[in-house]
Amino acid sequence: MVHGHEAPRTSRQRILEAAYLVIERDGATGLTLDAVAAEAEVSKGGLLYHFPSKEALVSAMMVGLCEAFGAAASEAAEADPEPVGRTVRAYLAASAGEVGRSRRWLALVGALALYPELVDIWRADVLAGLVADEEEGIDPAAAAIVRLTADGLWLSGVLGLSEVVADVRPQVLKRLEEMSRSRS
Amino acid sequence: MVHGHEAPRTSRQRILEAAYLVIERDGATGLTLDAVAAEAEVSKGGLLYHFPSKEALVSAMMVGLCEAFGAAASEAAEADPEPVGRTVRAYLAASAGEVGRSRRWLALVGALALYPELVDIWRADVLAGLVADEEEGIDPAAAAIVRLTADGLWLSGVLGLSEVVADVRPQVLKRLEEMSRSRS
DNA sequence: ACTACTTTACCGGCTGGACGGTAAAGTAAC
DNA sequence: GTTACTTTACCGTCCAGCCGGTAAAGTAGT
Repeated sequence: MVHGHEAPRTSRQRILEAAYLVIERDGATGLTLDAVAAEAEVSKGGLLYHFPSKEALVSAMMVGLCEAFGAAASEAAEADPEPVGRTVRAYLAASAGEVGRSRRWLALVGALALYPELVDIWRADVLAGLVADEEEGIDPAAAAIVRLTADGLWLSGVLGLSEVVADVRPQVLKRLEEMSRSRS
Repeated sequence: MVHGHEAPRTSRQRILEAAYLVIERDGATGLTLDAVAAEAEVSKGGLLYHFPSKEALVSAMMVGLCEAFGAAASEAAEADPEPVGRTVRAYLAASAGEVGRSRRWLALVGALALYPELVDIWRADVLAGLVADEEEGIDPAAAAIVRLTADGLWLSGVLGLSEVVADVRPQVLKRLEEMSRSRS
């Protein structure tokens, strides 16, 4: 970490980043082992050394994105002084923020069609959020609506419908904020 | 058309139905021309006579689903005595109803990854809904939240996360109903 | 410090199967 | 005999995963 210290990126990291790049650029169907290997400047054999199958690669991508989302949410939660509904608001913030709007999701959802089991990674996170809500004593229905609306917003972004709802977006966000403060 | 009148289903219809069946059963990746042809008991050439490409087939599936959704929504709208927010409520009802929860969507979204342009079919419907809202004088933010939450609910179903939110579902629906009655 | 062996990391050609699509021939109704 | 529909047979491409090989970096016994 002294100066000049190039990222000592491992091959594995390089490959993962290349995979994100490829899927953003070429879509889910463009995500082939050859393409990723080329982008990462590794041979296909090398790629398969680090990720024994395509599914393993996609799984790692999924985990990576979920972690990034979780990190963004945690950050938002820590910065929030009000305990009630802190977790939902963090979820909302993360969804509305950079990670939530990343183009990476779009294609990755497409890739999910290939390996439906990978939704479980997601499911676990959703579950954890609901548990947190309950502990915070927030009105469960309100919390659910906030989360679901955030998901809907996310979806509209993924499907490229976000311009359609762009006008009301700020107001929606404000309303959800308010709802997140209602106790049960 | 006398009695006993089996569906005089055209080959085209048979093929479309077979396609839905296959995609429900085998997922987006299982939707191959061969599989659909086999299921419809037509030869592959026969299939391609009616749908000149796979994209044409998927497009027809998309249109069919959107029409079914639209029909369900229209029905709900007509049965609704209160004019304000009628369209949003219809949207909500359709989403929460049979068509909205159909497993067909699941895989079809996956197939969208193959032909991203097909989202436009969708987009048109979304736009039409927003226009209707405006004419009804409903609070736009409330309307948006209702719609987006419905989408979130739909998404949770598609991703198989619906059991997770099953408990709050009725309450959420009730709240949304209420919101749909707020004037602008 | 030299040798023998193992592990880690990586290369790249190959293959076998799947899949979208084509084309020509056949059938039957009108 | 022409139109509408259907079949059979085939082609070309793409791609995941496999596999034989290599080279450098440990590890350890002597």
